[in-house]
Amino acid sequence: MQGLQSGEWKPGELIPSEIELAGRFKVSQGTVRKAIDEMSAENLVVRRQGKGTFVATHHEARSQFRFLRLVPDGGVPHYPENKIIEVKRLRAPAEVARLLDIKSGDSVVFIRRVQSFSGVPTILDDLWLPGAIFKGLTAERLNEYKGPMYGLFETEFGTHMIRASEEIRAVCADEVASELLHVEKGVPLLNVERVSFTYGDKPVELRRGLYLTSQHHYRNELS
Amino acid sequence: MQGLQSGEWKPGELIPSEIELAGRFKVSQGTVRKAIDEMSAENLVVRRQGKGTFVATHHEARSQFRFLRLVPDGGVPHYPENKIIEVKRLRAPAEVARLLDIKSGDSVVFIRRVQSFSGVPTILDDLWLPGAIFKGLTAERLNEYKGPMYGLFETEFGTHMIRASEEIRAVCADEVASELLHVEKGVPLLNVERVSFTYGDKPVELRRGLYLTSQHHYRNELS
DNA sequence: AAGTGGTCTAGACCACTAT
DNA sequence: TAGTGGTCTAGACCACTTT
Repeated sequence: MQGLQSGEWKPGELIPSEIELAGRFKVSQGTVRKAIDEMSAENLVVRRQGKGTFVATHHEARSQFRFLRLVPDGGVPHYPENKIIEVKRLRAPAEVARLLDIKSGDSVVFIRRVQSFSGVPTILDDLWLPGAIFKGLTAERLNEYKGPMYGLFETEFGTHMIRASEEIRAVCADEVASELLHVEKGVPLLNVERVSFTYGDKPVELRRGLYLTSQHHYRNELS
Repeated sequence: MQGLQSGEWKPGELIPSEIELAGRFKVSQGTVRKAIDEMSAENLVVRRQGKGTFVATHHEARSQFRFLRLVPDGGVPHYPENKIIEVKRLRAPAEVARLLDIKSGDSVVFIRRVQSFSGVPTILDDLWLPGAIFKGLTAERLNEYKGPMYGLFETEFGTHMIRASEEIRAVCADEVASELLHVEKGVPLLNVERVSFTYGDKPVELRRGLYLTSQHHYRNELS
């Protein structure tokens, strides 16, 4: 039943009504409803009463903070400014290839960027993306684009992230981090290694973030 | 509909069947099913086909790792050994009182403990618990008890944790941490501040953990 | 065999959105 | 007013567990 997802309709698109899907698959409306409810719980789809059901997209206010967990101490979450430091092509090292499920030596796009809150550099991200999917990704396009990178990935490269797995450690700022985040070497930072997945649980992004947590924290709800 | 939770039946207990609840509340079985499905999604209740629906408890294998996110690098999660360092009563400082939603100066139980994986001290926890709820909690009872602390809290004090909110930062090991975790002063540690809630979103535990992440990491699934 | 949750049906009525 | 999702009904059959 869920096999129809991811391919048939694009993010943001309206999918057929429950009644129509029920007819198409020869099941009752209740069964369609249950299937859609499950997809909605997984954030694959968004329901709007009176309007219809839409394929989830990263171009929505409610999606903005789904993958950004760093919030200011005692303040309201807001989106950081973005500065691209470097974009280049390289051959995937063994570890990167393993996590992205590609072959060692395959082309990958490497991106380094710094994100700032109210002008204060706070996040240093290194990203590795499979070159085969992200053809033609340049620093210019990344700089032009406003808002979360996942919006660009979705619109320009047809790759919608549906989930991610993170490993968090505490580390000391190295040379690079100290320079880009304007802190002393040795300052403790959150090291967040993320692998993001698109439809079919296919890994399509490896990201290693260094978060400065003197005025922000990583928020997590356990339930 | 969900108002019947938390009070009428104890953790681990079997609740009435869907059909009986449907009769009791004059609704259809489908409506009861939906309500129970929602409670099941919130981990308030566990469904077992052919047996019935049970109030969730921390005395289950599947609950063990719900609130323990630190896992060994490249290994299988397992439960750490527990060593109680200190248990004492004190008057709640303003900040603790605020987070626990009690009055400043009210009695709280303070616990300090170290958790080790395969003999390696890895987690230093400081806990603050409302004295009014955790009467008679002693180091002996904590040391006798095997398994997750939340199991003891549930059985001995009738307090079942249903969710928690964590704030994570990177810090340097201070004097106390370096001594108890057997690391040098200044080593980077994960600082995890947790507030746990019981039924009715009532805060009942404040916990500040320092995690050594040289051989473990905090795992988080974003979805 | 009896009782449980798991899935599904075919229909009803309501709340919301558009035209 | 018509179409959408949101909620509910009353019943069916299945898979699993216990006696």
